[in-house]
Amino acid sequence: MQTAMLDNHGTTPIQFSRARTASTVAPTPIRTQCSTCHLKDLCLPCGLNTNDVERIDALMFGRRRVKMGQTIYREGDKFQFIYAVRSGTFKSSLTLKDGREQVTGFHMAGELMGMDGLASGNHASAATALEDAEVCAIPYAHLSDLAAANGNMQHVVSRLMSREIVREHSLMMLLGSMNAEERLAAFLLNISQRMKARGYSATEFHLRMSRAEIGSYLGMKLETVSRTFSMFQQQRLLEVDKKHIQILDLDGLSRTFDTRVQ
Amino acid sequence: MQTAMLDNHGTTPIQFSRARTASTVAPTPIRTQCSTCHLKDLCLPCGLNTNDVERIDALMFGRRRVKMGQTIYREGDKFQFIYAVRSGTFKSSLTLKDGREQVTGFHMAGELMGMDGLASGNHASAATALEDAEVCAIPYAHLSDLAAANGNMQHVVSRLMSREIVREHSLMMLLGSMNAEERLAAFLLNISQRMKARGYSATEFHLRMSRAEIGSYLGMKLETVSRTFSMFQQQRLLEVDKKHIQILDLDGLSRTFDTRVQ
DNA sequence: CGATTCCTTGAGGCATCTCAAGGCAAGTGG
DNA sequence: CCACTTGCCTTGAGATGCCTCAAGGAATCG
Repeated sequence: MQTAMLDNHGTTPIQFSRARTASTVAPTPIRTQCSTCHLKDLCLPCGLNTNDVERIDALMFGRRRVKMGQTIYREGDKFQFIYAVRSGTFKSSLTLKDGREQVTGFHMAGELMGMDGLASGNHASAATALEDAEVCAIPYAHLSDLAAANGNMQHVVSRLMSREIVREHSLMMLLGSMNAEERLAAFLLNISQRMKARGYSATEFHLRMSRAEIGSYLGMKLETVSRTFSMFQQQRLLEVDKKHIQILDLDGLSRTFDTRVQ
Repeated sequence: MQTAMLDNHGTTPIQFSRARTASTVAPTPIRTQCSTCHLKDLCLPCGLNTNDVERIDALMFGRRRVKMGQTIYREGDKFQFIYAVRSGTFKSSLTLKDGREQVTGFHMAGELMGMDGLASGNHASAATALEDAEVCAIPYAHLSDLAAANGNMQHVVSRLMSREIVREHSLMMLLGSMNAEERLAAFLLNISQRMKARGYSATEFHLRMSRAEIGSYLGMKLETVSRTFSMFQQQRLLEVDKKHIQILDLDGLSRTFDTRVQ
């Protein structure tokens, strides 16, 4: 109880702690170099100079292939790695007592996952591949050593974590003060931005997640997600064909929620 | 645009960026030592050994008095300090375009605030005192230097940030999948735990925030908060007198939302 | 081909919001 | 000391947005 209390001092509203089975995927011995990676401007090395990136290269990250539906870690798993998405899409989720899941995030190429595990030494969420994917497994202990020896490096890691905090702030705002329409618009515009940042079209893309997963993430039922998609289509804001989305009116979509968000 | 995109790569759903006026309070020249602080087991020094705490002492944090209603930083303010609450209670909030606020957290003695500013170099939220209060202003640059020289220290900082991420995960779950009753129960139990960790009664306390602020935090209207309080009172779970709360049945209150959260 | 999964759409219900009125406590000014 | 204002809370009544339940279509798979 005492330790639980100490663990909780950081303003955690609800406490999750529970052991689960070990990781589902075995590491494969492929090694990765950040310096030659095409994602280096989006991923961990972003903001580092050539010297620092070389230092990261020396860590020789393992790379793992992950099949669709597989998890790279689950709630309760020991925290050892931070994972960078090389290809594919992931979801982060928590499992509720009644078996339902709460999706807390989606992750695309160049994005990092697993930083929630640092707090207690165990992952607080699970990460599941929404399509066949590949990740770099960054051993946190090594990264930490590197950061200890290099202020620049440490700053990058801290900034990445802070970014995660800011991201969750905005999601909180979305869940706390927007209606279904605004939520879906915000979601689609966010995906759009991230696709664009990765060199894909900002107005036409394939969603990797199901209506139920979108709904869980946005705090609404899958039927409401579906209906809202249909509504946007009627308003000529979108063209929707199952998971294939075409944004017809980016500005119009923005206006849907612009009035709420500063 | 390019930099905005880079800034966004960390999966930020919605982008807030905007400059605001400078900080409202002037630093007073009182200096603080962690080693003699009664909050040291809850606050920044938690988990550090005597040596490390002495190193923190050498930073000589400034201390600031903050009057009720004053902010220590606002959205857009330059990020320079992390703040530790010495006494009093704070809220963190974002401001929506239409002027309404979204409360993203409450902070009690020993808790840290302001880590969201690291991501972009500017604070993404505002911190407002809910009663007369006192904070320690921890210069992030100095802390960062210290961490660079000391792996132990760095780990503590990272863990604090991770904790913030986990905290927001649970709040997200709350907002995404609980009803009014469950939300308020979870909120009260969390306050209860935090009061207890600070040596106060876990079953009787004074709320520093208004119904509207609770509502904003929990994603419901103030009237619904009020009605739910009344309901809990009728069920003999609580005794409510304005902001004075007495929990009559802790277990019963837990059962209200236990079925949902694993 | 049936089984399965995912999506769409409709109809009705309910939880929460909105709007409105009133109470209480603290502060202010005459 | 009292009248008045102000802020905050409570409660009611009606409206509504989203959920629940249900049925059916389309795509995928063994």
